[in-house]
Amino acid sequence: MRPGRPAVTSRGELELVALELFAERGFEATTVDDVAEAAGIGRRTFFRYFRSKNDVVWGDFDASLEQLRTGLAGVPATTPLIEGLRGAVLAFNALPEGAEPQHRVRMAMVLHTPALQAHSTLRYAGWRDVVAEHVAARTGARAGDFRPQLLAHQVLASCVAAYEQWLAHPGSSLPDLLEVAVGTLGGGGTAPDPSSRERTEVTAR
Amino acid sequence: MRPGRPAVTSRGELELVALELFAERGFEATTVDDVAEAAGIGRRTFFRYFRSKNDVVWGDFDASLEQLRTGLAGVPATTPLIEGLRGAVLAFNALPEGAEPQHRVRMAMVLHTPALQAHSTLRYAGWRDVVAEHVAARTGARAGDFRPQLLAHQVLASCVAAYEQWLAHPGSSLPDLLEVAVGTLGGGGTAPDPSSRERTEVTAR
DNA sequence: GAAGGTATCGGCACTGAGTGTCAAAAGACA
DNA sequence: TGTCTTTTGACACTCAGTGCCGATACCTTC
Repeated sequence: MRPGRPAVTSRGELELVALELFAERGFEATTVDDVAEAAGIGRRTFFRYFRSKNDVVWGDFDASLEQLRTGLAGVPATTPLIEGLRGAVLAFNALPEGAEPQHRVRMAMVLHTPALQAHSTLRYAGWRDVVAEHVAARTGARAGDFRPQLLAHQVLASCVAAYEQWLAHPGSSLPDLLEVAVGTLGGGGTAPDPSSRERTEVTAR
Repeated sequence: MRPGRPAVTSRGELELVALELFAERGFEATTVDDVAEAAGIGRRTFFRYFRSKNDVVWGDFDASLEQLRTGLAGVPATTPLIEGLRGAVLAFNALPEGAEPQHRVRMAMVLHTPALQAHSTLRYAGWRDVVAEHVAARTGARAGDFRPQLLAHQVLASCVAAYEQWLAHPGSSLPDLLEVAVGTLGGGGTAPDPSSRERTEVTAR
C-alpha cells in the first residue's frame, strides 16, 4: 500500500453524500459544513477533494472531456465535419441504461441554479477547447482561429439549448434534441475568415 | 425636490470609480471596501447601488436590452429572420465614435476574469430571452419552444465568439466579426421540431 | 518492536462577498 | 419647530474559500 495516512473517504463517495443533500435541501440551502458533517469529515478536508462547492456537481468532468477528445479523434477523416461533431456529441451525452433519471436531476440542478449556471461557463470552456482543437485539426486551422472557436461556441450553445428543452419536457429524447440542434449548424463553412485578414493579406495575396 | 435624504452619489458615478480601480489593480484584487472607500461611501451603501461586485461591470444592461428589443421590433416583416437578427446584433453592438478603447477594456475584463465570465452567463439569459421572443413572434412559435431557444443560444454564442476574436486581435473589426459569425447560422430553419412531437402528434396528425 | 518517513486530516484563524437590522442623517413640507 | 420621507452607514452575521500547522495513521526500515 502507499505510505502515509490513508484517505478517509473518496471523491466519488463524497460526491454521493453531497448530491443527496443537494437534492434534499437544495444546492444553495446546503452549506459546505453540512456536507462535511454528513460525510464525517472536516470542512477543510472537503476543499481538498473539491476546489469549490460548485465543482461537486460536475463529477470528474475532465475524464469525460478526455472521452470526448478520443471520440473526436476516432472520427474518420472522410466524415463531414458537422456529422462527426454530431456523432461525438451524441456519444458524449449517451447515458447508460437507467441513468437518465439521475442525469435529469443533476442537469436540472446545474441549469436551474444560478450559481451553478454561472459556474458551468468555466467548465464549458474546456469542452469548447476540445471541439475547437478537433475542428482546427480537420480544417487546417489553429485552435484559436475564428472558425474553430466560432463553431465550438455554436455546438456548445446547441447542446445547452437541447438540454434545456430536454429538461423542460419530461417525455423528450435527449439524443433527438441534440441531433437536431447540432444538425442546424454548418452554414458558411467555406466563407472567408475575416479574423485572419492581416495574415491572409500577407501570405495569400 | 423629492423628500428624504438625498443620495450621496449615483450609480453611474460609482461605476466610474469602480471601473477605474478595477482597471488599475485588477478586478479580483479590488475589494468592495476599496471601491466604497474610493467613492467615499459606506460598504453597505455600495450594495444598494449594485447587487454584486460583478454587476458593476455591466452598467445598465437592462436598458441596452430594451434597445435590442425595440431594434428587433423595428425589423420589417419581410426581412429574412437571420438577416434581421444580424442587423439588430450589429446595431446593439455598435459603438459611438471613440468609445472602442473603453469597450475593449471592459469586455476584456468580462471575458478574461473567471468570476465575471461566469457571472455573464446570468446576464446572457436576459439577452437570449429577447432574441427568442422575437424569433417566436416571427415564426409563430412560443418563446420557450425549441427553435427560438436554440437560435437564441446560437446567436449569442456567435456573438461571444466574435467578441473573443475581436479582443484577441487588436486590429480587427467587431462589426465584421459579428456579421460573419451570425451569418453562418440559419441552417435547418424548416426542419421539424422534435421537442413538440407530443403536441404535433395530437394536433397535427 | 521501535524509529523514521510520508501522506492525509482537521482545527484555527483569516479574507472577502453579501445580507438583515436599525438608528442616525438630511432634506421637504406644514 | 416638528413631522414625514428617504438614504445612509455602522454592526453583526453567514458562508465560501485559503494558509498554516500540528496531529494522525499507515508505511518501510532497522
